[in-house]
Amino acid sequence: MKKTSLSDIAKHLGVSKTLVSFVLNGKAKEFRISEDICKKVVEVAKELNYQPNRIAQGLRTGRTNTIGLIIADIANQFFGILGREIEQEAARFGYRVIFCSSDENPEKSRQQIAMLQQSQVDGYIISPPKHSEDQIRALAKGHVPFVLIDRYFPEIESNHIVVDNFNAAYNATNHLLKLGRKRIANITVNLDLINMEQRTEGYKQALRDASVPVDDNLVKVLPFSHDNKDVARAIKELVGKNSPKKIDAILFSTSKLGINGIECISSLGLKIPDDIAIVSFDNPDAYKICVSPVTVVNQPLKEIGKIAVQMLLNQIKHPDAPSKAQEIVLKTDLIIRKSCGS
Amino acid sequence: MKKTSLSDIAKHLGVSKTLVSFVLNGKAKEFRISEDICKKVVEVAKELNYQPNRIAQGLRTGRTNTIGLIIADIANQFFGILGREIEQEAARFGYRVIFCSSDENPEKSRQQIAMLQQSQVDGYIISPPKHSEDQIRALAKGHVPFVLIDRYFPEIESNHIVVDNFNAAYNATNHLLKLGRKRIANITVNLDLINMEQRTEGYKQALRDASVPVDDNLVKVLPFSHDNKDVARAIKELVGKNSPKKIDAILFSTSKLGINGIECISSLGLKIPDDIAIVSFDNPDAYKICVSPVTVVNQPLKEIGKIAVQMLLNQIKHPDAPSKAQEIVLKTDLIIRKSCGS
DNA sequence: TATTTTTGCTAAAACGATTTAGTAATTCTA
DNA sequence: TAGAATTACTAAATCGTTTTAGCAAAAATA
Repeated sequence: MKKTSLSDIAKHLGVSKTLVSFVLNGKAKEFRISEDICKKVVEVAKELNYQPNRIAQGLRTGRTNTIGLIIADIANQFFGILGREIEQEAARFGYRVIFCSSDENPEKSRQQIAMLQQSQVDGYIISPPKHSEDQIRALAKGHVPFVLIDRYFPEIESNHIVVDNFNAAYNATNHLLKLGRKRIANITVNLDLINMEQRTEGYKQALRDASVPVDDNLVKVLPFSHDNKDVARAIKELVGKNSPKKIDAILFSTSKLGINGIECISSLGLKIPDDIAIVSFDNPDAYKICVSPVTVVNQPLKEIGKIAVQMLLNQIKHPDAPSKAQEIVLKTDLIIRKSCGS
Repeated sequence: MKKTSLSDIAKHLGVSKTLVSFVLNGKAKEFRISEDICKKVVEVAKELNYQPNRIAQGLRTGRTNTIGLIIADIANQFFGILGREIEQEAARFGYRVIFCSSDENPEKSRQQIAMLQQSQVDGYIISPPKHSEDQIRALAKGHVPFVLIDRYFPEIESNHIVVDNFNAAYNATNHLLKLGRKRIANITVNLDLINMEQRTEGYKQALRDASVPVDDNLVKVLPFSHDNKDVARAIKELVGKNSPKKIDAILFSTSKLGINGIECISSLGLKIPDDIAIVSFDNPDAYKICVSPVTVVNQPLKEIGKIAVQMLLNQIKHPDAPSKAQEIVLKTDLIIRKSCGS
């Protein structure tokens, strides 16, 4: 069962494939094709179950209606929800999306960008890992449409859409302070990325503004590929009996950290929020049903995904628009549950 | 900055593009291209940063090195992990993957298959929603390479890879019985899909084998797009004070149900496992840190993903192999945590 | 030395669409 | 009624590859 092509329809009717192409692309009036031929073409196309070959189309037009998405890990619920939103919004406009998980590894992301480039994607949505500056710069230089999400590089002009991480962390920390917590730790991840940096900055500023001394020993920076044990070690250091720096609250900068952290805290026999109050970035299901449901910094993932696609398609549609880079910063909201007491 | 093509390299060296193509595809020896020309071609290709146009390649060869993935929802951690594994394994063999979330909606899945077909994907990995039998049959009839995962249609011969849902549910239920639970409910989802059916069958068989009467009132079947409220209603019916059918355990057939269910049970002031024991299919993060960590039926997602890709690529590589359909059934394991007491 | 074989390469068709430039036949205008 | 304009269409080039068929020169064989 060979697939039907334009020529098949053309032969079937004894007309040229030019005509068939015109009709099926809605250019019948523009090229004044007669009504009845039009109808016949449409009929035969249906009859033969014609499906346009997007590959051929892409070769000829240079546009594939495909976008490339590079995120850290689609198995992480944060990126899962984001990816879902992007897929959905893209589909609304007739775009497909190729998913790539970079694991925050710049070498992987380099290969993925190359692969996507070869696939002639029309544009990219990227959550760039650290040390991928040159890759992003290359895209910018090549005038390739792209949008960064979740983070960006301040030194590179780019379209991006992020949340106000500084204020998010500031408010979260403030929430803890208002509830009387004084020894607040921050467990974060060593991404050298602006978003993580800003979270820790916001945390510190909140402490300063409340005249609580900032103690760098209370900021634990883990490597990106951390597991249970790394988190457990950090927490033990923070709560160790012989530790002079005993803490009463933790701000987790990611939910991966938080989930591992809570597991560890429970296994140490500590109670949330009585012994330790918790606030975390991101809002996975886990936090809703956990021992003490977790107060979180919730990010507007739906919006991020939607806007990212729209910004990208806009660039694709208008390749040589004046184009001052758009930098969109969205607000987060603090969802208060039980993990901080009251 | 125009992209470099084969012809550019050819012109640069004053040779034919045929030659360049041969060299860059490793067919130099086969077509006895001289050593030094070979070297020069490779050099110039690097110098001009040649990136093969996979679209043109795909048009000519009929193979795009792309696979289409249709799952229920990439934001669901179950499919997130599965998708990740599939992406990774596909990449190992030079394949990209286009992700589609069907929401268990056959109309969506129909459109997605059409879209993927137009994109000339080399094969499909599909978790087919109910009422998509005709779509799958069409693929089979067209000799299109595809593999079904998570479910299949018994009446359609297909390559598929699933878990032994019957035994998984049987063992899970048995676990509850052994711990002395007698009034065990099953909350499941109305997918009319074999996997869900088999779970409920396994549950019933375990009861029968233990001489515990099967009470159909204890099986709650929810619509696919259920939310908190639907689950809450089901649970209230099961535990209502005036209910003669008061229960002491629940087997959740999906984690989406389970997460909502646990939220509801907690809000009713019931204790897990004292009042109600819980076992659930799937193993999301949420279950690890929840009030009472949940005993689960864990599926070998890594294996499912890997095997699915390998089976698919095998079909793609050998389009006219004798091909008796392969039906792979994997074992699950029961991870025992605290939600059933001891 | 004449023929065959090998070596090293190229021309051109093909994949399936889009799009430009054109052409006959008809209708309109002056 | 001659020329212009309109109508309804088509031929052919093109996108960037792959691949088949073939060709000239050199080397090997008889």
